Amino acid sequence: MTSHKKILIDLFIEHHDRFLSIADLSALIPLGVQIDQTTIYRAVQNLEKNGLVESASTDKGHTGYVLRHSDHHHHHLICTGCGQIVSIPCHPDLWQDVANQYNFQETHHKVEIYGLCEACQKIDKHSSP
Amino acid sequence: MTSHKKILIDLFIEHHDRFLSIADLSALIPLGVQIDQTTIYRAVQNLEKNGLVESASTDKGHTGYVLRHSDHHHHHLICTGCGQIVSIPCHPDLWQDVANQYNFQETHHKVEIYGLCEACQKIDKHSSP
DNA sequence: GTTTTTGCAAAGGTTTTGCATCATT
DNA sequence: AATGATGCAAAACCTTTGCAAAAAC
Repeated sequence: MTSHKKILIDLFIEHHDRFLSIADLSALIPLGVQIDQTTIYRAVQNLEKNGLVESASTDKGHTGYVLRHSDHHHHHLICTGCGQIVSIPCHPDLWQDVANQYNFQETHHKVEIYGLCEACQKIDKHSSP
Repeated sequence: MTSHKKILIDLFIEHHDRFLSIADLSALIPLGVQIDQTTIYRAVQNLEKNGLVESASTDKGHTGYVLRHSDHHHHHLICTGCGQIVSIPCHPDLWQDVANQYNFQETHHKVEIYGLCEACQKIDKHSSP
């Protein structure tokens, strides 16, 4: 465990409710500390390999990373207003059933739901004409 | 409609059951014909804009394109063995309900199911010890 | 003849790699 | 000393853009 890696983990903990891109991480590094972009890439790959963070491709195809809080497979609700993400449980049977209907044997799946969280719905209403 | 664009559309029709990347398209262009990579990018963007093809990010985060056969929103079953894709209907209520449980207002979602098609399951069994 | 498409070259952005240096054990 | 982490530079990739030539209408 190096100090740089610790800084990155702290960033993930602090922002455990959003996807952080490499650029995000780079921008969030505290003043006075310099971490090379290459180092961030390597550290994040390392964290992902060790299961501390998980990756997902965001709305526009960019890659984001977020702290893994659970060993259980789950999906994400992503607020397109504020970027907040909420983990939601997965119901594996559902996907297996769907796949079986087409004679497929399901191995894994990707599910992401985008929308507006409660707070952003209100903001949205206020800004509407 | 130009001859180059026609060639690309023909490729999409011929391989309507797989995701084609830009590189795939480039490789599939008939012998004797040369189409610049830039042209492929631009043509595919054009086809997507006009709703003839749709894009999706594959298993490993790469972008693939496939012919759009339906105006209805749907999802994909993707065989990790042979690459075959099968479109499956979407049940929008399901996602809205899930989102509502967390006080989210669903706007859109991404669902992709990976597995083995019937044929590849058999191959898989044969090759197993 | 006007508009659109094409190829080429170049640039932009993101991610990876090689290598020498530095830190940690 | 040995291993792993870091910074720097460069490369590899993928995608986009500018511009002049070619093709389509």
